[in-house]
Amino acid sequence: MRESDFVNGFARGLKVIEAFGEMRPKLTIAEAAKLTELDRATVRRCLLTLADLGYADYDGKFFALTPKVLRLGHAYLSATPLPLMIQPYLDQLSEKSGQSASASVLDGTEVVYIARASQKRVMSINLSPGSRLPAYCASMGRVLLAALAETDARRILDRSELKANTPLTKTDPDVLMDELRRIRTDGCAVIDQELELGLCSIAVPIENDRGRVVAAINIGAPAAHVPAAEMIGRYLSLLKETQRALRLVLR
Amino acid sequence: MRESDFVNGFARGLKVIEAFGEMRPKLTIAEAAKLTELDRATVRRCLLTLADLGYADYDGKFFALTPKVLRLGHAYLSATPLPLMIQPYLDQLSEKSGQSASASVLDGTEVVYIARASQKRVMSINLSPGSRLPAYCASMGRVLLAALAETDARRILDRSELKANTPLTKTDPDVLMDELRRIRTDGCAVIDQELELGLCSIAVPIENDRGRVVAAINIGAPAAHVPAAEMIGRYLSLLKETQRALRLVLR
DNA sequence: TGATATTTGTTCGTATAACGCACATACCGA
DNA sequence: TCGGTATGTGCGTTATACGAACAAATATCA
Repeated sequence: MRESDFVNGFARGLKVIEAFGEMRPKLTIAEAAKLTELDRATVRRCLLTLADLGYADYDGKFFALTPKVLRLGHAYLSATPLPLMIQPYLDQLSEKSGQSASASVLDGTEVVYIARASQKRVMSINLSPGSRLPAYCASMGRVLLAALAETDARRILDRSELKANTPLTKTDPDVLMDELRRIRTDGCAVIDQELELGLCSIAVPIENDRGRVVAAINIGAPAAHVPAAEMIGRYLSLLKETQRALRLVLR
Repeated sequence: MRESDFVNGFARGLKVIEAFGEMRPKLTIAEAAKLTELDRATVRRCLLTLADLGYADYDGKFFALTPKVLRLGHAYLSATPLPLMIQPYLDQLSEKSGQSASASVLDGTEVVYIARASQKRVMSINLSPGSRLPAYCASMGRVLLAALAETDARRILDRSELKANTPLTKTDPDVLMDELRRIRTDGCAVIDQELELGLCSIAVPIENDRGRVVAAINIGAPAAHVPAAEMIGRYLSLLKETQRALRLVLR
């Protein structure tokens, strides 16, 4: 692409939007400028533009995003049939298993939740469409990485910040690559408290009718209820069933 | 705001993103140009910028948004504590009522879902955070409109496309304004199949500790299971209970 | 089928608008 | 009162949007 086909003003503006989030509901111009590493004047123009378009509120000091920005993300969710197609299957899965079920796709080194059927519990996991988790230590992430060519998967692992969220987290790239090979053989990935202590999950890939992996689905359960060793026995057949059903309806 | 404080390139780019959605997963440059009413050359630069930043894919003909755009909407969801605070209460509400529970805020003439606890049913309603419904015919929309000054509410109704989704939909602005006054008195809004045949719902406003209405929550039920006349008797006390609990925790 | 419209994608020169620096002003806590 | 920090503004430089023109693909019709 020629450099002249790039609209800097647009790219900068998107960066400004992403500066929000992560418990940063309100930003001043200077704060946003620091976070985005853009010039204050530029950030100010972008924020005022957002405010003028109704994507942000401005009280003279702080800027805060408005619900209108959800339209941007929703443009993807509603434009992509995948989340809507998968949702009813997740609902079934959640009901039959009595646990939370989710679907996600890979975006860089992270998995992005595109649909979710959560279980009503006292302990509820705070994940919703749009939530992100590092791929290397999430069950769906492992499955999605395993679906890639070895070199591509390795490249993503090398780009990832492989930190040990718990004492059980696998952080050695070579160990992880071995794990991916095992997943390709078994057709499923099991995570035993690698992301968070007390949380286990099992995931399988979702293929469309041409056999291309388009997403992953998983079932998550508290380790106190379901030990990792039992995840396969309890849930794999349910997941495989859903996998087969979806392969027939996804084009 | 001075005109020079507006970044056209950014505003146009956002418009291009919003051109997707509504079952338009892939757009050509010309299609996007028509939808946005922008010059083809401008749209092309915006789309190439999106592709370059990873927000879109380009196969030489069609552009499609990638999951990365969810980060934009998620910036709002994760930056605003409201959805996360409300979620567990919705889960409880859904469990106790055996029906779907949702929370939303007003954005222009529409309500935007910010959290949801859906019931696993054969008939599942396809709404998720980011989904939008016209305010005038949704229970949460009525409640949120009722919380505004009369003139503001009226202005929004006048801007709304008041169409009859079903034979039961109220479309007369004056009738709707009367309804809003009734809602202010009763403290809740009941919708009897005004949005979709077979769907009833009841909503109450959610106030923070200073008494400002910051959102609305509702319970939706199939009319076949729960006639509209029974909605109040069955669910109002549950909703009021949640309303009281949230008023204490929302700042 | 071949010829002709019509639509779509791309390139290019130029008027114009955004950028970022520097300075001026306002705000806040010590 | 005085630094330190944040916001607002003017201006020269630089980059972008515009519109037209061209090329390529697609549709229309004899």
